Amino acid sequence: MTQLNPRQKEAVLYIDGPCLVLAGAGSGKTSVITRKIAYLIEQCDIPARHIAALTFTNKAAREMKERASKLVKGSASRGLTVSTFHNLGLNIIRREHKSLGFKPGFSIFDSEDARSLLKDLMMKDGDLDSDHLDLVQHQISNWKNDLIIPARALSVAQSPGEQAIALIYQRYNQALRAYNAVDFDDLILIPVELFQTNAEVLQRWQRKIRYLLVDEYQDTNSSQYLLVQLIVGNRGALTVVGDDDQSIYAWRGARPENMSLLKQDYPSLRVIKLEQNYRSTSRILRVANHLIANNPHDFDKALWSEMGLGDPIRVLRCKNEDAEAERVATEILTQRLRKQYKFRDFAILYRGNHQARLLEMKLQQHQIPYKISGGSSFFAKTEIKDVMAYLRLIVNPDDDNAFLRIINTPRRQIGTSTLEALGGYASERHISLFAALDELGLQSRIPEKNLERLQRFAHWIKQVTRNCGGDRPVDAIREMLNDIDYEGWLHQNSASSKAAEKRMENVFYLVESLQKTIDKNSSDEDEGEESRIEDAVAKLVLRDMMERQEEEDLSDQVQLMTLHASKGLEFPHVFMVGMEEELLPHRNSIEDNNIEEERRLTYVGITRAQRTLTMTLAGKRKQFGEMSETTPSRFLDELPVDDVEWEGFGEQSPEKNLAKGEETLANLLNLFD
DNA sequence: AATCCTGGAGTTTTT
DNA sequence: CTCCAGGATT
Repeated sequence: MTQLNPRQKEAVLYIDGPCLVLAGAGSGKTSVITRKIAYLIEQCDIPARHIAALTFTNKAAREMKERASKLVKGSASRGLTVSTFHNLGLNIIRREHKSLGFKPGFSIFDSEDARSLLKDLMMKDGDLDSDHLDLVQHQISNWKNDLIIPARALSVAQSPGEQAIALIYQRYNQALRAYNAVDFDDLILIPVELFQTNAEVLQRWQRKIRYLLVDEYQDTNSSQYLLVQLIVGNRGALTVVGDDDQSIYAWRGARPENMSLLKQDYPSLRVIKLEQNYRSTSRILRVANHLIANNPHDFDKALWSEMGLGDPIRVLRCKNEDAEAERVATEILTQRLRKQYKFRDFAILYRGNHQARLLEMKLQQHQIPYKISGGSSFFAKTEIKDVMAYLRLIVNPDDDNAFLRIINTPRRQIGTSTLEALGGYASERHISLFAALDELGLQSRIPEKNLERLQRFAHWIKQVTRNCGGDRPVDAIREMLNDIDYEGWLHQNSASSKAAEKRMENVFYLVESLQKTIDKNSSDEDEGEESRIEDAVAKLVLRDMMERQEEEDLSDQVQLMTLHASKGLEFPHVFMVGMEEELLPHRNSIEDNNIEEERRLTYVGITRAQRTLTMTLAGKRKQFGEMSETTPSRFLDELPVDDVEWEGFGEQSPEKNLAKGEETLANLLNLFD
């Protein structure tokens, strides 16, 4: 698609003011962004280092950067910023860390670290029991995303409960400061606060970023939008691309209304719709349009394509979940044989990860190769968390969380009572655990033997840190892993030696990534002296620079993933399973009256399909131990009758019966059972 | 430190 | 039912 259509062209060429590109599914939005970047560099003479494009995932950023560099002649794209919001935030904090009061090498707490910190804080005074842990964490994150500082949270708290959470919020932020650490939300929030209070710094960044592009704009939260506004200022040098119908992350803070807000905040906003779809058949788009028409819209949009009418959408009702999974497996086998499709042409999409279990079983039984994406990530693995904790402690000795994670990994015979004494001493003096180890006052608190062990550890870590300051920091890390015989520790703590080897491989992979990141950073002339292990560790926490071998492209496997994970992808033949009330829409969304987002999720699933789409459901499903009747998803009722083939619903299509009046699909089905 | 027991929940997930 | 966390027990 080297030739842009008129709408796309308009979106690329319009640079006289803020621009909102309403990019429907499969309408070539990435082409628009990358072509616009090329246009800005080559035709508008804006140097690449003054252009920034923001995405939500590292993967998207990587792809976009690659595509943009290919479009731009020679090396003119050098210095271009294509990064995630969080990565940009990290860069800002790093560059401005002095005025923000952070020491270099500050830590980034992931959700798990944040959780364990909160747990500690809540234990100390039994205000709240640990049941509330998730609630508290969520609330604090919400506050941060909404730019509400602890003091404000305290003053607007509606109930004693909220008041208590606000207090924890306050202490949580103080603790982060003490640990020289920030959490993920801070990566956006802190730059925003900095820009709001420091005009000089803001101006510097505004001069740096002369044109800003934002991808998946409907997924921005309030603080992210504010960051965008601050950077853009009144210059209007902004292009955002998004699709309100594909907003499926409201539950984690996304504010799809940011799309409409844009129009208010920038009255001169130019809105450009991309409605031509280059992915799917007309049938599929008709079904998608018909379904999403049931949602209210600020911007109307109807997808169309020139890909031909295509096959009708099939909706298959199976006896139970087992039959459903079985049916999907046999469908894949027969279609592959009859039509010469590849396994990789098929995707099976579901609402919840647990739905993959049965499917996985059936695919195995039929010897169908498959790949499940999502699930436990590389960084959730204990060996990776362990090594990361070592890295973090080396880079930031005040990171108590990292300290506690590794102090006994491997065993150093340092018990809880010793650590409690150390912790007490440290918190009285408002210093970190590691810093406390240097103090003489400890002798009265901790038995000599234990203190000796602690100090031996501290001494050793300091040595490793010094070694890391040399030419070959990664060698120092390798040596450190040797010192502690981490491989031996893994063998002791793994089910089999095979598992241990696998885990050690992961560790080596991490170390290699560290090396790569350091190499890459020092070749990016931009950074200068500070491009050392500190930056590399921070980037790794953000999961940047982790190029997992994309074996999926090479091998012929059926793709299994959640509907959420499928956003942005496309497949020739798509199965959407579990099209039932309580599953899709999910039970909780029904309770919270969140049907619209579930509808969008369904819309996302439908628009993944290029050529055929098959929806399945089970008449009965085992849940929570007992078999129960299911109700077909209300979204099935919202599909256009003429484009759908029904199977397993009895003689008549369900719509005809529905049209009669009160009769629902549910009680109709009861007649046939 | 390892294991067992009990209770409660049971979506989606990136950074 | 099945999985987890957390606590108690050994």
